[in-house]
Amino acid sequence: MVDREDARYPSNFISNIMTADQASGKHQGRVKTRFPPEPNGYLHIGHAKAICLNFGLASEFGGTTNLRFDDTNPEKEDEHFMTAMRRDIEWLGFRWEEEHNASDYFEALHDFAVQLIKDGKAYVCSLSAEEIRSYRGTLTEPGTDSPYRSRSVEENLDLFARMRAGEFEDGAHVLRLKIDMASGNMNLRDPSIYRIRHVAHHQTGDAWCIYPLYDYTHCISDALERITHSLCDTGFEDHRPLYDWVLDQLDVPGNPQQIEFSRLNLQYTVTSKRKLKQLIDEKFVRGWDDPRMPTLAGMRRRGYTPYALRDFCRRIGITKSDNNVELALLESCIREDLEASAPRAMAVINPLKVTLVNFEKEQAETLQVPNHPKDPDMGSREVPLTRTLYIDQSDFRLEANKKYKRLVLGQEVRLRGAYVIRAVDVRKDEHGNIKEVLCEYDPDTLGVNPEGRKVRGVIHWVSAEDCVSAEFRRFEPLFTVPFPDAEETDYRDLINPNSEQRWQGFVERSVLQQPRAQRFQFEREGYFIQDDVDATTSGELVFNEIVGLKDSADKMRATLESD
RNA sequence: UGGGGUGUCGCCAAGUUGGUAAGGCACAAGGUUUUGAUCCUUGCAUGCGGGGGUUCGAGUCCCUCCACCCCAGCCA
Repeated sequence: MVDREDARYPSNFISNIMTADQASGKHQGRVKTRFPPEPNGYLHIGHAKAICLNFGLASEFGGTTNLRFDDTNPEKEDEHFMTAMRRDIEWLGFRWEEEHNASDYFEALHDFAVQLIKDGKAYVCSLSAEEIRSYRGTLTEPGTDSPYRSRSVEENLDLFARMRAGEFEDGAHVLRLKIDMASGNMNLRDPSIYRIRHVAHHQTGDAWCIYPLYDYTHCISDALERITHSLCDTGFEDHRPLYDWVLDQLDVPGNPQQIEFSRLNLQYTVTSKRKLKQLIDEKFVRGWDDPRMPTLAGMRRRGYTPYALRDFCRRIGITKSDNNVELALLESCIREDLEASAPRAMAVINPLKVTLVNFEKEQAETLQVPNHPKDPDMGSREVPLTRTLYIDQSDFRLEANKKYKRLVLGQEVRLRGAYVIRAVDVRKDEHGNIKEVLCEYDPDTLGVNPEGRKVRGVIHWVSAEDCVSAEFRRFEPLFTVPFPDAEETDYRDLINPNSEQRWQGFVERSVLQQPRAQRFQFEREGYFIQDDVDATTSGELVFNEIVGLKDSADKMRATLESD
């Protein structure tokens, strides 16, 4: 792959804030961000937007970024996801300054909670979950103070200590902040900040049986790490007053600012962890790294490049408005990268046998074919030409109008990198299906166009006598509608049954001389990469189509059918 | 009269103190081409959710209306 330097983010409202902050000397001119995933699933394209933003902007402003696993809910989390996330972030091309877990702060968080209790700003509430809900009121009606809201500091301290000591059952008590049960902002109606959970934590083992909640943990973690700009999605907009409230009560270093931007919505895909997991559990796909998944692991296996993904994240921009990005933009990014960096090769995905009747059996010729049409530095390769070949079935017709630029019975076409051939006859099977095309080649047309004749076009091919058989997997979106989440129908009923298509064909032998991870453009077909899982087990080559060539041929076919 | 947000071309999105609507994707039309790819050229918002107002001048200021999104986890 060509090594390219990333462009800067176009100006956006967050970079504008950072510019202004540095100008005014806020945070002493520092910029420090963090990427805080919860280790309960795999990172996906939506996370890529946040990763690129956090790491990209920090770097542009001379700052750094921390990786922080937001692991305050041991019931849903697992160390395995941390490993996968580190790998995905590194693959995307980013390096974090410090790695932390929110659980690293459990002791500090506990001490801050004790301080809040002493200050009369937190209390132990013994209402049940259902009771708390009903006391909370509704969106339009204020809540009611919990009967435990006026417990004494001493009693709260004692109860909280016993909560930590494991004296109570799960759910018996919670620690709550004392803010305002009548607030229009539900988040300020005495939010819970600690709950009792007698479960082991993947990092702290059984050291704790009380675990802090997100709103309380996140702002303090940010402050402890001296984060300056804490970026999150717009779903947390009305949590900001709580974020600020907590920090205002405590004597913590730094004063991080939470800034919200809208999450990515990509057409034809879902990104909720619940749904992605369901797709796997219910066998719609083969795993987190299935090439059709919008996970970074899936896109990596599919062959997407880190550069293309970063470019995509930059091109979609950063705002607070709802968006629905078209797949075409993502595809444009990957094509642009691969157009320049992928060596060309030929592969026949849906083979049709061709025999060059005037090509002697022992004549086998070795042609020298450039690896890139406009980059001589990519060199050339040897491609064998023999009496029998394969071309794609869609590249031959018994008859066709002049718009069809491929092989037609009785007419000429050029074999890419080789000679001009003329179809003189066909052989059919008992069902009348064409199983072989007999052609004559013109020995005077290697590297030169014939005199006085106009050849229809150029088609790709592969020697039938010297090639490698391979499976080709082509993909369509996982869903049949652009907004699977917005439909009335369950999204699982909107799954595209043709999301993966497998073809048995042939590829030129030269690909075997390239690294396993080499991305190719199979001319006139698309960009492909070897699947890094299946090929090794079956012994046969398996190629995943990364993205097809931009194809005005689709529309061409339509016009051809019409006349 | 719950709170918080957002509305600029089909999609994404620039638009600092009001000065006369960037760019990308998509699309269309030409040109080049031994990939119907790439590349090159050109086109694509008298208009900035609607309606008022202020102003010499408003996407940018004021008023008002409309639409859409988020919030009632002891999830994050």
